[in-house]
Amino acid sequence: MVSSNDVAKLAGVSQATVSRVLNNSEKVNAATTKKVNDAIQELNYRPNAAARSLISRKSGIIALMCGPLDDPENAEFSGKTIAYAREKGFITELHIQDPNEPAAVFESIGRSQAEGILAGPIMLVGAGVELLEKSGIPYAFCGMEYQGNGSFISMDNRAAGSMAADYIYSLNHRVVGWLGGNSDEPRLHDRYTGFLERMKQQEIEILSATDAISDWDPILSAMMARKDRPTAIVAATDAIGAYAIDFLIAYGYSIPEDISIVGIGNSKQAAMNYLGLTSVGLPGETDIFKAGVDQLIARINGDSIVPVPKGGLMPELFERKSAVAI
Amino acid sequence: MVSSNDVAKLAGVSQATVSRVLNNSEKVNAATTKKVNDAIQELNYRPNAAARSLISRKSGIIALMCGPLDDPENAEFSGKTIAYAREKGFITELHIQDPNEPAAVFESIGRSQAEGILAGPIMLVGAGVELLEKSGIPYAFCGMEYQGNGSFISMDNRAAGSMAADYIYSLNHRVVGWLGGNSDEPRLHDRYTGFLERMKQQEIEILSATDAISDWDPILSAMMARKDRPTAIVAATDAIGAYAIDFLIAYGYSIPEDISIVGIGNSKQAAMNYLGLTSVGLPGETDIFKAGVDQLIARINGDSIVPVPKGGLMPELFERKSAVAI
DNA sequence: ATGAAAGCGCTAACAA
DNA sequence: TTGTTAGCGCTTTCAT
Repeated sequence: MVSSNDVAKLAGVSQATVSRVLNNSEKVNAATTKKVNDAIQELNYRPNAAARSLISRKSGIIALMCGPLDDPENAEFSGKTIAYAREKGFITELHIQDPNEPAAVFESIGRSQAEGILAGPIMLVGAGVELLEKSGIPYAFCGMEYQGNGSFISMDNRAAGSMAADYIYSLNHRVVGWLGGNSDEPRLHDRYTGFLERMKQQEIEILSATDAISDWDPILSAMMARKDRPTAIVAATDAIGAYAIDFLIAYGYSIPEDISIVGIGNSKQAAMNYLGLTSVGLPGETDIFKAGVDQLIARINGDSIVPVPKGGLMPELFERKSAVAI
Repeated sequence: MVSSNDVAKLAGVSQATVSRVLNNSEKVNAATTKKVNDAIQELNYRPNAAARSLISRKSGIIALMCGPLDDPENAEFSGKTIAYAREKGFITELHIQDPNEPAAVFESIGRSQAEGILAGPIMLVGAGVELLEKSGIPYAFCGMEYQGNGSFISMDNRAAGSMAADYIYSLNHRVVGWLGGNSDEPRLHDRYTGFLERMKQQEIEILSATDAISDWDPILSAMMARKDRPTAIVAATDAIGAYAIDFLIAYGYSIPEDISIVGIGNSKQAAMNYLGLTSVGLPGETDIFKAGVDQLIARINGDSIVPVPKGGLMPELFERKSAVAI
């Protein structure tokens, strides 16, 4: 490996001068600068990032924790977050949480050289948050309401659940299924809570499945096998909603003629005409990820904390074609 | 920041011993080990990753270059690659290429502390590959056939294009649109080449759009505005195909009654029943990403290069419901 | 404007 | 088994 020392020798200057040129700091003689740059060129020298961050205590890396990317909502969130972080000068390590082993992601993150950790849509499981805390690395939550030391910025997930419930009720559905809302994932749990609360008020019959599962087939089978099968299903995420539609079509149902489906999240996917998934969520242009990244960077820099909206952003209903009145 | 020196002092041992305990190498006295671990616990000490990698010349990080995650094919690829890399002991930095500024990703990657670079589905633009080469960091291509120093592992994209062409021809379509296939992205360019070659043989009228654009609306409008509008459209990726379907539905068309659509890639998305996109690609369980990661790790370790299948893996046709004969 | 030297936190000889 | 010491490649005083 070629070091700044090699460059210095070739350029006939001291190693410190090479460093100065690299950081184009201070006033270095133009002639010297040229000599050094020529040597850098010739040797194809690249500064060693590890040595730099050993001194500066800055790696230029943040870690993003996120659920599986086959959920378009997660993919969209990650993509936007990574792009925005890059704008802000950070490279992003992506740590994807395996739903079958949700604790693992918290462990690997401790070894990270990241300057900060952004906890996106993930399951908060076991000693996970404690590990985050103990890592000593600044962190922030984004997309869920976690009441800890990390800040958070989020949609009001509970309100979203309630709105889905109200909508389905207004469409005269009285036997309703619910999919998702695993209690380890605060975002989804809050959605379920809001939904349940409102439905209970109306004394609607609810068939809920809130387990942390990746395979919804048996759940959907069980729901649809009943004599009083649901006339509508509300899903904790659009991805689950889309999956339900996929499944139901395979089983011969027509959507929404045979059964109505409502998602939560208002992802891009939901808005596609071939899916047309009615969904409760924030308008597409809402930049939750920006607030998250800004918040995290503020924490990294030890700035006074940027205030976040209390209680989360209020979602809206986006009516498309997957749900109708009966 | 608490260092191994602080731990050593508290434990009443030398700093080297702390290091030994950390790497649970050599034989350290059980009693000493306990003292050290207690001190680590008490101070909540975490080893400094930068210092470690300064010595070991290993960061435990690989960089993955990939196209935008709102293409489900990219999201799927990234997710699987990251998971597999983690299995192999590597954390992944995700570098997403902005289609509007495709060169940027090659520059930022040079500064990376990554031990290796995996070039996934991206546009090879300008001096990009040269920069890769000059970075001195081992790299490998994955998902496209680039004939350089980096190895590659891929589907036979050219064959995929040809197969799509043959299929559409066998369905009696004689005015056919093509979407995508930007020449900067070898993967897509090869698909286009294969398609064009076969179509030209048949003297079919082709309306092609191969620009590097993110907005297909004007292209689709222009195609469908013609008096002899195409009866079928082949898309260079499933994501583009899905977008075309979305657009066409919005314009009042029924798929496949009014127009047939065929994608390439056979992504999970294509297989969803609500989309049902006929596509040419590898079976879903094909693990291209594994070969890519394995290849890269071999290069990192300087192992003798693992051989890759020549000419790429042969794709298959997955007939679903978006294309019919006329 | 430039060089010499200290040291970031750690690992890995080499001693003891 | 443990301590001492020498760097890894760089930034940053402090001299010159």
